[in-house]
Amino acid sequence: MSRSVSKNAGGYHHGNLQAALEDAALDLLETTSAAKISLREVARRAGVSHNAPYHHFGDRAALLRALGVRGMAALLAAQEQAVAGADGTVAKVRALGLAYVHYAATHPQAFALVFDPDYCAAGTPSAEMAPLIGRNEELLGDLVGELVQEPGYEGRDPVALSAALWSTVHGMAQLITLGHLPPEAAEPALDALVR
Amino acid sequence: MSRSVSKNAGGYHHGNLQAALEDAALDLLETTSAAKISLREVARRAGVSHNAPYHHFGDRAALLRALGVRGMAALLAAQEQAVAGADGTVAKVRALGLAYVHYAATHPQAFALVFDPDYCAAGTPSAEMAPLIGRNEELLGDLVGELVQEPGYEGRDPVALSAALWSTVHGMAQLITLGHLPPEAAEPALDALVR
DNA sequence: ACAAGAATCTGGACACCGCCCACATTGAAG
DNA sequence: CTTCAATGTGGGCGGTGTCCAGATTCTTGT
Repeated sequence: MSRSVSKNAGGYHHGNLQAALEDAALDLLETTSAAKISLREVARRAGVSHNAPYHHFGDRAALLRALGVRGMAALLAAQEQAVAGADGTVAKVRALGLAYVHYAATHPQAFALVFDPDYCAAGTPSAEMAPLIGRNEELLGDLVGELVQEPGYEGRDPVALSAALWSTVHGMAQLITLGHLPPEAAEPALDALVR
Repeated sequence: MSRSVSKNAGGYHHGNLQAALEDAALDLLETTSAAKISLREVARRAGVSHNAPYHHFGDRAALLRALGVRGMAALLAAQEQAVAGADGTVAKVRALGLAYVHYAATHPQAFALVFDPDYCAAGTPSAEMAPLIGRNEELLGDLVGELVQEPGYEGRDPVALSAALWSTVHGMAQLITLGHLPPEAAEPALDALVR
């Protein structure tokens, strides 16, 4: 199933090629790793010559980075939604972690792309990526700030706890998508940290 | 600096091309991600034609997988050495985790290759990789088995604890190599789990 | 309404890549 | 010493990313 944002009136000019290219690439990303996605194949899918993409993205990496921004936005949204739907600080933390892992498990290629040092996670984050990362750190930081005032967590260093939580959840996401951990291991493993 | 295993008498036949190719690729891996390493460049470095590698590796992925096996062996050895050098179960667990993170931080490309789903971490592990993974799981499993008998850890589910520890350590390794966490964050974050 | 210029798309080209082929050279086994 | 498998060579094919020149269309100022 292809996405619906793109439209092509059939003329010489596509009309919305930028979005169409991202959509086509996103479709490929559901079954193929970012490293194996070729610009020419994306162009073919969008029904356009192999050179058209260069008028919308500086190079192949730029297109992949744009997909990464979409992926990061979706990852952040999933966490925010999960947090909003949970009652109590501890429950919110658990919900955030499980949403993170669940997103990775259901969109493994997109998740990998967001943290791929060859594209999105190289050097300083892009202008669109940075605020998303900031909001995500804020979301977790605020939550942990509340957590260390809950009974059983008083006096814990919130910075270390944030790092530990992010690491655990990120590692679980990685190991589950690689098949090294079964998906059912996420919840009890998270409980070993937060319960 | 190039490695020393490879030798070339200058004749038509190289004499030890298999190792020389791995060495050349390993040198490249210190500065370049696995995805960007080309077989032709490796062959050039080894001073042979672009086709010689195919007599020793079925394809490009096979060479990368061989490097991955080397990397995994080094990662395992680092953990075993750290565990052997620590006194007490808790200290051993911490040492194992820090060694894991330290290996990733000092050999980021090799670490990434070991867990790259495009090469080493795809499908069922290779015949050479599987025993290394087994030994690593055994090392951690045994240690956690001891840990859950220590005061303060009685009654914890060792399986969940193993998964949590591996996840945390793996996530830290990943996030540190990506620059999302400073290397100094490893120790206090690990202490949030094991102390 | 229309000309001018900017934006967009096309095909061609180049260098590089992975991988296949046929052939050359060599070391080792009979 | 001959034969043969192992290992090396160069050539070639299809694919890729990216640059270039030129064609087409949208937009904007008058």
